[in-house]
Amino acid sequence: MGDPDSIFADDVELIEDAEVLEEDYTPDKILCRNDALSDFTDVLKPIYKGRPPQNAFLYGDTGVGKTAVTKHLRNKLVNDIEQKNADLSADERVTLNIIWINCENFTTGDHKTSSYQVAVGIVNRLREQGNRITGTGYAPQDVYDIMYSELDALDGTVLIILDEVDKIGDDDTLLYELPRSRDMGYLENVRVGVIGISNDYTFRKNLSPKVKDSLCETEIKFAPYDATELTQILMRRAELALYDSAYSRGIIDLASSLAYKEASGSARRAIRLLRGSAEIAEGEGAEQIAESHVRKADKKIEYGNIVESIADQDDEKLYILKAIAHLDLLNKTPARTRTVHRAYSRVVQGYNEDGAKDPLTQRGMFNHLSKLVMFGFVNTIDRNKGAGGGQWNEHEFSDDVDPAKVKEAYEERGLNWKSIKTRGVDR
DNA sequence: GATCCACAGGAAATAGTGGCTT
DNA sequence: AAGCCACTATTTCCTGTGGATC
Repeated sequence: MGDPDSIFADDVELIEDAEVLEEDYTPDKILCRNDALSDFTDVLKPIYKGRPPQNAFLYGDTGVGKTAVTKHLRNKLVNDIEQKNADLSADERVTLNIIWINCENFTTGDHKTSSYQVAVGIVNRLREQGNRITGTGYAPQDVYDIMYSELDALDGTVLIILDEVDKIGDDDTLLYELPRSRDMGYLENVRVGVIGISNDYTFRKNLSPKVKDSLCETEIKFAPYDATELTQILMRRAELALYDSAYSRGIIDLASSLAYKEASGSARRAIRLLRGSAEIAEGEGAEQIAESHVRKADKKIEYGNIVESIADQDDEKLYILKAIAHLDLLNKTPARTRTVHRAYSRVVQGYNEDGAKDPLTQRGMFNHLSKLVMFGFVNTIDRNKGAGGGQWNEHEFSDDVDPAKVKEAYEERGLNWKSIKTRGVDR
């Protein structure tokens, strides 16, 4: 197979069609989501018939098919309308515009997305390149006005899909306005339907009643997949993506049950696991994926997830983690808060030699440290030696975290891993 | 059972930020 | 540009805590 001298070529190839295992692959057949599919179809049906669209709110944990189902039905809907239009005269045709916005992409800095930013996003989606508007500088009402005039320039039905709507934050102006824009007289020519997708259950609760009324006209709930369903999904993907000889029922079952247990029924995780297993097996030159490959892939994914969630933390917390990593390597953990604070101060000074930023006080650092404990990165142990020593906390990495992972997280964030001076840290 | 250590962690004060209005 | 308001991050201050020790 291929050039024997190549360092990239594997001896065997198990993956026949890698695309099927990609994150954004949309299966042509959605499995195990019949309830959601039929509910959702009912929501979209009016569009097909050229009637006013409905609004809907989809919610469920990550990796349980919200986006997949939506994409699938979107494609179907567009296709079916094309078919239908072919048989109709020009004035009977149904026009449908779909705007898919992932609200997460409109975060300014590390701040939340706002209704405002999403409105800007909608405008820019409709405008040609070069005619885009900037994300700042307009009065909010102006932006909404621009948005409405752009929308109204379209024809027929506009379906606005807001993926990850929870990222929009507390300001739900847009969610309030869009669904009722026509009633309020902002739009003349088009009918707007809004589909909100969210994996944050609390988001729905916190919406103002007005928004809940209109946006959550129909709610479609996505439950986590159970192990059997995951098996079905994986079997299907494996059939499409892998050579027949590359996998067995056993490893599919294993992958399903691992994903079910550790990722609370996320198909995304299960598929990622299958793909990882195949890649590891290929790398080892195995003819078939074995249990050990699946377990290795699982470890690797878990590892990657932890590194990623460490890298997501803000600077202060990363400094603290580095400080603990340092103490850990010196076998000085668990360490009391003041020890951690000294190490932390040195870390901060190391990264801000120009004095651009002073370390936080112990009290200030302690707040971040508590968050790290809450997130499960750090364990805190209570100590109390009474009158002979008093009461204090000691901190160490939890089982999930170790210095190597923190270091990797630093690399992922593009921070270099400076060594810190030992002097004075240990007393 | 009173004492007392050494800190945890609550509360208020303060500084800093960003958007909006005038 | 300046003032205002809301909100967040951090510091300062201080009281409360639990159990070993006497």
